[in-house]
Amino acid sequence: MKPSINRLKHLVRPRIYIGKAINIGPGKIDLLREVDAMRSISAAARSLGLPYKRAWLLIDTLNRGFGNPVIETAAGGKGGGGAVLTPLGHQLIERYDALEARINKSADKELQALCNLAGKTAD
Amino acid sequence: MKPSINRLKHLVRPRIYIGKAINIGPGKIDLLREVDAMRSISAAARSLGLPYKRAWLLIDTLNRGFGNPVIETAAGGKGGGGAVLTPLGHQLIERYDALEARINKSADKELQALCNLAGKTAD
DNA sequence: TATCGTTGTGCCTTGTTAGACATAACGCTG
DNA sequence: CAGCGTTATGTCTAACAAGGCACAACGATA
Repeated sequence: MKPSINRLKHLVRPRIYIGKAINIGPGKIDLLREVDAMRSISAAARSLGLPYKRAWLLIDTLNRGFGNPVIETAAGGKGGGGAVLTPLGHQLIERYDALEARINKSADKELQALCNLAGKTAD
Repeated sequence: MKPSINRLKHLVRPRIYIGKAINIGPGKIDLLREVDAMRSISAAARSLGLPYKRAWLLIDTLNRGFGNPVIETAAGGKGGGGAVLTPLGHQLIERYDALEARINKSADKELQALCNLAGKTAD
């Protein structure tokens, strides 16, 4: 089996609002990543434990938000069909990861201060 | 009149999860800020256009999450009563602002890239 | 051609959330 | 002491989101 997804945990998983049509958060990004690994929407949904319909809806939202498709799908054929990320989809993941990494790196100090205020450890 | 609230717009308004009892986002912070300016929960709620009950609930969630009160309230008395931020409340705002500023400053480049992907301007 | 596992939709039910409304307690003020 | 504007709380309902189920279309494969 493929190692699928294995990433380090971040404290901050940003949600970005662009205009009023697009909002990108950890859920959609994780889903894209899983689709990329599985080459299938339904397989990705199963893997993430969410219903196919919801997965499809999330992706459809992205497609319509950007005006261009984030994944390309095929119904029927080998294995019943499948889904592949478009270049836009790959770039989206890439950019989000870069943003997330930079945020977590630079925000670490203030984050710790916030946790101290709460008297708890973040998990 | 007091200048109330007048802050520069940030693209990223982070929501931080600390443990499982605390989650802090732009809504609660803005509310705290308004309570601080108005010295009243109900006035702050009116100003932000949300029902009193919701405002109170948000604050109560913070109070219980932190184990210590974020604001101090008084029912009855001059003007019917009022609410004042505790030192913890002030620190919370301060820390959140610092985090937000740092995030937005350091993430600007990736953010622009994301907006370019969308072919839109963030607003 | 029958089968299979996908994608893509629709419908209905349920669960959660948000809001409206009502009301009590409180303590200055006139 | 009556009035006022708060804080604080309960209840009820409407709106919305989530999930479940069903099913058609598709195209390689056997």
